Amino acid sequence: MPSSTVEDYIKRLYTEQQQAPGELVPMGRLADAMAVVPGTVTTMIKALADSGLVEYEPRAGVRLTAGGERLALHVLRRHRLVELFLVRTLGLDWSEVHDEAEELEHAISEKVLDRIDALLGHPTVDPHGSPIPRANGEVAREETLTLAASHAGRSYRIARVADSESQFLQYAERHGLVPGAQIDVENTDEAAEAVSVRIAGRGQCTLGMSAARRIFLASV
Amino acid sequence: MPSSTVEDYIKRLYTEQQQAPGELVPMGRLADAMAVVPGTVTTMIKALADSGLVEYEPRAGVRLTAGGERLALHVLRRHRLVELFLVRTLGLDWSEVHDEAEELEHAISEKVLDRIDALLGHPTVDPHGSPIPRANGEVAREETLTLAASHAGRSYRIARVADSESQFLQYAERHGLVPGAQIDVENTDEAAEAVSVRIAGRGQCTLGMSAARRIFLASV
DNA sequence: TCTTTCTTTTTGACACTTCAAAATAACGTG
DNA sequence: CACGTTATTTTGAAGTGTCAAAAAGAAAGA
Ligand SMILES: [Mn+2]
Ligand SMILES: [Mn+2]
Ligand SMILES: [Mn+2]
Ligand SMILES: [Mn+2]
Repeated sequence: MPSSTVEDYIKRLYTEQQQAPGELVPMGRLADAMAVVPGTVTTMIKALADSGLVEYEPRAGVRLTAGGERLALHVLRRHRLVELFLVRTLGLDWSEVHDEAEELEHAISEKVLDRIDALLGHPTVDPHGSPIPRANGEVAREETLTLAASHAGRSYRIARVADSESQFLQYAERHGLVPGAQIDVENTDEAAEAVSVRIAGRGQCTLGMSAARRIFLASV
Repeated sequence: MPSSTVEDYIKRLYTEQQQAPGELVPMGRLADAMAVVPGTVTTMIKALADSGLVEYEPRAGVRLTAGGERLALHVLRRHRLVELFLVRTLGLDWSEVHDEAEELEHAISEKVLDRIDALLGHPTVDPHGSPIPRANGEVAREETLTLAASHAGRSYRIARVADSESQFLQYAERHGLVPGAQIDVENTDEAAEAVSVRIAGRGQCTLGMSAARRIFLASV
């Protein structure tokens, strides 16, 4: 069975790959994402290539094989179901469940996972709006763009909020920047690196670009 | 933070120590209990002694320090609360929760543990009848003897059933050999290595001595 | 007491995951 | 195209947890 370290590398590779579909993920990017030095990634990726989870092209980058993608989706399913379980059943805040799930995702058996899935009524999205992969590996894909790349004057629905910054999630919740919320982008100020939005039924607020990159929007 | 390996050694040391209170646990016994070779235990125990969790007397054995016992009780609390949670909230069978808890006990944060504790109404015993240590380290202790050491003709209450043999737990449940059950010991046949019991409201059954050692009885 | 047996410790090795620092390859700019 | 910059790989080392096999110590019999 894959170690939790391997599961985390594979999962991260999957999400990095989503950012630029089809392309190889450069080693340095994965190193940043995993918070290790580049040499560590080289070592790890060679091992993952030997076990058939990734295709490695030296000095170019790495991508998941079909088997690697299957594993990534299984881990992601565990992670996201656990997050939703922690919010719904144990009443934790959406800002604190990511770190918990990062550990629990490696300790949960298939049996327990199935029970959680049933208890929650076979949910399709986690508390941050990310789709929960099905047991058979299917995932709902939705066209999204980040708030940072949105167009002033248009309306959107918040599809998903990046889940790894606890502080930001607390801020987002206070302002109603949650999945499902309708927003109007009032103006994006390139020079000031800021975006102003009006949130339906709530107030108005202005975010810096780096925060705006954490909010993912779908049309209408 | 202690690794899960360390937590398992400390927990095991605690339960071995309960078997013969006050005495040192010999290295070989711990090696058997942890299913590793004796040399591995020597190495590990030296490291644990360096970190102040155990007192090690070379060629004599090992015992927990106060700090080690505190850690053991914390791990045991996590283990047993998780077991009860899996049975009560997720509906798993008592015969399958031990192995699950053996992993989950290392992945659960204090916060999640507290929520589980509250959800279950601050329970005091796990599904197998073992006491759940309180967060402050208190544990209910009860005088018990094993069914193997019981006296023919007397009546007892089942206090606890050893939880690590799934097969046996399924058998025990089928026959009503569960914590709280009243039993009469009909006769213990030394030669045949067998004990016959009558279970209140259920039938009668005969167990071999090694099985009888897995059932713990309290008076009346 | 001497010898055999059992337990424990030591030694050397390996798998895994990581880092720091040096070496190398590729890239882009002039 | 040469040069400097940046990305990647290599090398050597460390920490953790494990095993196999040899060595040492303690216990038990003869
Ligand atoms: Mn998450
Ligand atoms: Mn993780
Ligand atoms: Mn148990
Ligand atoms: Mn464990």
